[in-house]
Amino acid sequence: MSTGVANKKAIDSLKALAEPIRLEIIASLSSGEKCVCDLMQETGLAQSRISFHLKVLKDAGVITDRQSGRWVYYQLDIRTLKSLQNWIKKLRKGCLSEASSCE
Amino acid sequence: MSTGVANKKAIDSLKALAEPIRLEIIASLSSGEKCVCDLMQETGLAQSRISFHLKVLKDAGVITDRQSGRWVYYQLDIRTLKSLQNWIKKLRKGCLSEASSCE
DNA sequence: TTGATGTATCAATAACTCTTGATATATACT
DNA sequence: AGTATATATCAAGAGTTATTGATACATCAA
Repeated sequence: MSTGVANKKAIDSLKALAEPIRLEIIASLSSGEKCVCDLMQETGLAQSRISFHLKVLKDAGVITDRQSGRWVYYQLDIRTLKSLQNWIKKLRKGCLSEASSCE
Repeated sequence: MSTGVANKKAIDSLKALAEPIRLEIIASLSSGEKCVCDLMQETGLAQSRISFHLKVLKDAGVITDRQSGRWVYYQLDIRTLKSLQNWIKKLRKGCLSEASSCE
């Protein structure tokens, strides 16, 4: 398939989002940057569990991190969400099939 | 979370799409309705394997089916893709967080 | 330097998802 | 009726992902 690379990236993002805890994290981050401690407070989940899911999200390119002292702040990567949105739009319009003539 | 139900549906769709074979099926269906036999031909995969993935997609509401004689034809449910696209847009704009003031 | 705090990582296990080959069901053809 | 074809479902096993508790590492404060 010609869109192989794009599809692979899309699958990574989709997989990352398709999990309740990660989605809760994402929804929380959608109102702004948070440290792990904030997310622990909000969710009541164990630290290692949150760090695990943050890693999945980060590896998928859905969030980015920045360290400040002892804290690590995470935030959404809007660009990734934007391209995922666009990818779904293309899918919906038949632009991901073998011989599509979109754009 | 107020968007609980919407999130649950979104997770189902995301999970369904986040798998290479299912994505291949979806991409194929994006150019029109297909029966299981068509998909077997195109992908070269075993029948039970394709039926398994079609079931996941159908349960998630991403595709619909219609029987005609011995054949079952599957097609994309555009509405689901459209609402997924919209859901991602909201996520991106911070409209899924606890106290968002979108729309 | 010592102790506390915030985060990451690891090993073991639990939970889940996918694949395979077999069998079941339904429809159609002769 | 009997046979063939299209699809679904199932049970067992393989593979993957998540959870847990423990430990490691880095930064800061005293």
